[in-house]
Amino acid sequence: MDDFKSIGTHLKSLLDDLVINLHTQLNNAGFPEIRPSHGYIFQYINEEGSRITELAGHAKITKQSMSALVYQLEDWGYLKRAADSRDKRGVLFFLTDKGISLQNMSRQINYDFERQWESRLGIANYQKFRENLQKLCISLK
Amino acid sequence: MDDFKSIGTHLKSLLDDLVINLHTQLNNAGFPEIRPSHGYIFQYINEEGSRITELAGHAKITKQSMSALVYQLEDWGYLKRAADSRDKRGVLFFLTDKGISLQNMSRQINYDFERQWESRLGIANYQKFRENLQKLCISLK
DNA sequence: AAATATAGTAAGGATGGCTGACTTTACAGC
DNA sequence: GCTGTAAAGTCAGCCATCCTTACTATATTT
Repeated sequence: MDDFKSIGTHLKSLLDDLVINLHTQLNNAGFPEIRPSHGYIFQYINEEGSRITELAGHAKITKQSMSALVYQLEDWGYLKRAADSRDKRGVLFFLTDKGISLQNMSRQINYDFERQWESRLGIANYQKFRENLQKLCISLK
Repeated sequence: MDDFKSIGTHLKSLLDDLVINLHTQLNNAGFPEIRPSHGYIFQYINEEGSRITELAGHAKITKQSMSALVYQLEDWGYLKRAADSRDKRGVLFFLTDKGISLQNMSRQINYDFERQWESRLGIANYQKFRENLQKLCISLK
């Protein structure tokens, strides 16, 4: 019945489920201002400090767009900035304690959600699915 | 090295590759005005005619958003409208010949792109991946 | 006949992207 | 040391895609 659906539709459907679950739970947990696009930052930010350009590159969006997202998170207390001692042009951003706890909570929420998928496919099958997905992404680099 | 990446990142990466490929090729083939969100319509439209509300429901966007997309495709000659004889409130939309040929081209482009993924994973493995993906979507309904 | 539901439109706002032009700083070659 | 180029960010302004709220017109149910 759903056979006519394309792979694109399936991928989008799965991704949407994940994202909606995450942000519904974050909202309920008292983080209503965090939106999907802020996820780029929590995904890619580095303990040694990350710069706008670097984050934008990973997220594949412009520096300007990334800049706006980062400044919001800074305003809300999830990030703090520091001058880059080796390059006066750059600004380094770090997660605050609040940022780290949000990052951990997000990971836990997604981890728990994946366990639901796992129980649908069975552990071995889900493992296989994960591996195949990862292979497709890596080889596409 | 990419191990830290979450499943969400992987899904998004794969989906982006597919969508970028499709729209790059459509662009080159002389359909520059078609954007990713128009895909909803080509994906879900019915031979017997589809209505705004019905399409919006499948795409999980509002009637207003779908309305705007449908009117664009109508302006560009991909869709034609007809009154619904059984319900004067409704409007039925159909693909024109131009719309059908775009739909066919899109399917072919995505089909060809999937063959690249298939050759990366091997046919049996890719088949398995496809099945698992589909299972996850169906059971989520 | 009245109440309610449904199809679609209208207006306006939030979000998430983009481009182009700009400043400041870094670096490489002469 | 100059000079030219590149790189990090910012600012301004644009567009697309979604949303909410409110509305009209038609159907349906009671």
